Amino acid sequence: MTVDGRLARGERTRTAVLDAAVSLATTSGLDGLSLGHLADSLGVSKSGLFAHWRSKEALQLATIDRAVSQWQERIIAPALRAPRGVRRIRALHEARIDFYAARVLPGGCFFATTEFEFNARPGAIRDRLAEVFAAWTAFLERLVREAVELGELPSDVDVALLAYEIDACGIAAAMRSRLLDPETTYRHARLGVLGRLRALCPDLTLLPEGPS
Amino acid sequence: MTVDGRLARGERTRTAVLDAAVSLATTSGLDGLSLGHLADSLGVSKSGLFAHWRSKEALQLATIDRAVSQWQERIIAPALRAPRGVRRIRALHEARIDFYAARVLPGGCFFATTEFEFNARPGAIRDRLAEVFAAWTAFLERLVREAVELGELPSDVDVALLAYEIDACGIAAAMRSRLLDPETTYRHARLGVLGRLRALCPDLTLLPEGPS
DNA sequence: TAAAGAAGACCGACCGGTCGTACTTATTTC
DNA sequence: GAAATAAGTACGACCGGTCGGTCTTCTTTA
Repeated sequence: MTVDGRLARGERTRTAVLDAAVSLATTSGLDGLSLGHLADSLGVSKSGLFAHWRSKEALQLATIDRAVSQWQERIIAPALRAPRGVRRIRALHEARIDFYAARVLPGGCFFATTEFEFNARPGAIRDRLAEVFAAWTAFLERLVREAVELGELPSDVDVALLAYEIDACGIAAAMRSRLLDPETTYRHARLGVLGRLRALCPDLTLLPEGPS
Repeated sequence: MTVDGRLARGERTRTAVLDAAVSLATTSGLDGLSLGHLADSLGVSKSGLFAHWRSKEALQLATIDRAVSQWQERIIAPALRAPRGVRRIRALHEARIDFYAARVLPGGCFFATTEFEFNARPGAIRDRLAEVFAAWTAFLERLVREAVELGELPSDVDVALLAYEIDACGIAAAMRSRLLDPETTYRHARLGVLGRLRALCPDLTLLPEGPS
């Protein structure tokens, strides 16, 4: 964005390219992503992509950043509208499962797909993914810690462990929903976190059962 | 195997190829796996591979089956030596985390990597992976059901949900351990399942804390 | 008319796959 | 028992196609 709010030259184009790249990468992988196919899907020429990014790797890194923006808009922002504490934790998880269930991306989850693709391949992409994952984990743990500080969760709860368990339910949902029955998977993912929170939270009125 | 126990002609070779393919696929992906690199890593010629498998896809399917065999030998068989019930469930999960922690495969988990790679790509490979995943889920649920029937878990426990939560802890470990701190990840994965079982099992002597 | 950007031909590298050929091994035949 | 046969295995050379990336050309627009 420029200071007056208009899009910088070509920024609209870049965003459109990156949105398509995020979507395609969930099925073909970020590395299997073909620049020719990407250009064709947008009706532009392949060489034109190199006017915006100097190499495929530069485009891949920009694609990760774009996926982060989408994640913040679609999952984090809605959750932050819920009140702090266990309700916000649940809202975050529900928004995540809703995102998977809405089939926004054909491959389900950009980060899960990409992180498994690159977790054993040293390089700039892996490093960037590790940063993103670390930030996501820290955010989850912050939400859990806030719930503890509000007294909605016991003070002796293992913050990092609970955050791990919540994230695990989401990761598993991303994987299973494309190979096994999706509805059952989403139900398990939602009930897993809800049950975990209800087992720990003294005030069950904060966590009604059924659809959130 | 032939009737007298000797390996059939070339079966040793095939197994060696598939073992290398399983390992390489955890870093490059099952699709990104290059037959040229695979052949080079074994000191054989690429064209020789086509004497054993008619196409790359046939080799990929055989690679999946080989990974299943490894999984049965390394994770399922040891767990079946533990007594039925919650101890067997825990033993299975511990064997899985041990397998990841031992860095047997450079990419951590063949199935997690491959399932995320193919979960949005219709075809024979995706179908085979779905079968394997369904069988694994059924096995996990069977172990949970056995624990219920033995009275080690309450009769009103949601078998499928508990199996989901256990598997989720394992899946998340495979992903996080290559991007975040491995030791912390493995500890969370182990404690997550242990805590889940201890919260449900009336007889805590079956589930001692600390290293199993 | 000058500057800019997109288009598309083109490059070397690598991909999966084929082919003809030579070597190895087990079975058959004399 | 030796020779001949047949099948299985491995090899290097090579094919068409696709990849990421470059470069020249052409169109557009101010």
